Amino acid sequence: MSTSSNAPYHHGDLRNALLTAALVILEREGEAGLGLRDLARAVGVSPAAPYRHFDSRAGLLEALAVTGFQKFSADMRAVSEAHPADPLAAMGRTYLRFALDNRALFRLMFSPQLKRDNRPGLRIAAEAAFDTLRKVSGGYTTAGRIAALAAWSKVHGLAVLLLDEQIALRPGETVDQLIAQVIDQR
Amino acid sequence: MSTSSNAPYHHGDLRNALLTAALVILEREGEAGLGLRDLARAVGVSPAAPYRHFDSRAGLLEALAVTGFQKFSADMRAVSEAHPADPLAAMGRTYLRFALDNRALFRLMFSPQLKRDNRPGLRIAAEAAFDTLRKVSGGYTTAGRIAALAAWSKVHGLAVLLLDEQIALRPGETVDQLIAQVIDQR
DNA sequence: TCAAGATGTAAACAGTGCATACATACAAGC
DNA sequence: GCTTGTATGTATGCACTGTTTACATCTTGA
Repeated sequence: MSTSSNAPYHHGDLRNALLTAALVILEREGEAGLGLRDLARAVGVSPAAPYRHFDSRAGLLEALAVTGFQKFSADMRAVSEAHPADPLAAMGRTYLRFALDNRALFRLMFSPQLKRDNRPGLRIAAEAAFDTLRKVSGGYTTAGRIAALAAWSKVHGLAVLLLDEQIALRPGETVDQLIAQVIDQR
Repeated sequence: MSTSSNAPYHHGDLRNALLTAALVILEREGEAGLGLRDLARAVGVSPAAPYRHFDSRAGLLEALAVTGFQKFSADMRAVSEAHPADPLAAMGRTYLRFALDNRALFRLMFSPQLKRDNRPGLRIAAEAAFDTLRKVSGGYTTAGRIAALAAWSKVHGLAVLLLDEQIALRPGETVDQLIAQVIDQR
């Protein structure tokens, strides 16, 4: 008896099931709360099963971060093409929205532990994402580079401070209003 | 026989010994590499001894972060009084220097896990530090608040990006040169 | 002096990441 | 259509962690 039309392998495809379940746990419990045993239990497989698809816990986190960078990269490219006149402000808003919509994933993408054992896949995905960023913000002339770094710093810093809930909203103020104001501040 | 002039208790005073040893391990191995057993071994006590001074590993991390905020707060207050004319730029440089000189501690101070179980001591220390920041940057009028948030975001973002080694220096360029240029960018 | 309290120890428990040896089920070749 | 190879998942055990409990030891103050 087949439980569904396409259930090809033992599980179906684990790996994807693991990744999506891991994303849920990650956003709910934070990176420290994402254990391989809990993850395996959530998907309904044995504790050792994930090791058929990821060489270690770090490997799983890397795969998560890579998917994050791919989505981030796609978002940034799309918005830069949609606003060819002045891409910077639109990209800033998209940057912030991505961070707020994928809080734990965003933090994971910039996690220093993942950089420590520098895995090639992560490095490639990250550089690809930031290259589109640098290209659009004209960061190749000396003067443009500083301006680009300042803009990037402001956007990234606002993202981190908002994620860490270090910035208090005023009564009735929405996050997007605040973001727009800070980004437009020159 | 006394090993020193003042060796009052069993150990001397553990707690301080633990904190300073923890700081060393923290900066060398990162937060994940700071284990209670290693720490106890480094100081020469039993694995359970730290629990007489910190209720848990999180309690130890909190104490570390609190000392960080106190030093940070003192640095910021000092520099703001030394440069009463235009404190903003000087504070920005001090902010960056603190982050670069206390990399792992700075990250710990903003660690989301520590905020999660919101311990009162940490909350108080953090708010005290940021209050001096907000006061100086005139963040209480509506217009001034946005400008202050933008400046803070830029400085904090630059710090995080530098810590994560996401910004490449040009040949011969020093970090301080880069910092000064980005901060002066308006 | 001596009892009380603070400080450190020993041992054990639950939970983790991870490695090894084994079981199973699909896919392809005869 | 059966067998064989290989990808996938399991069972089990190891080393390590944070944490707790019961016990030992030292310091202090009445």
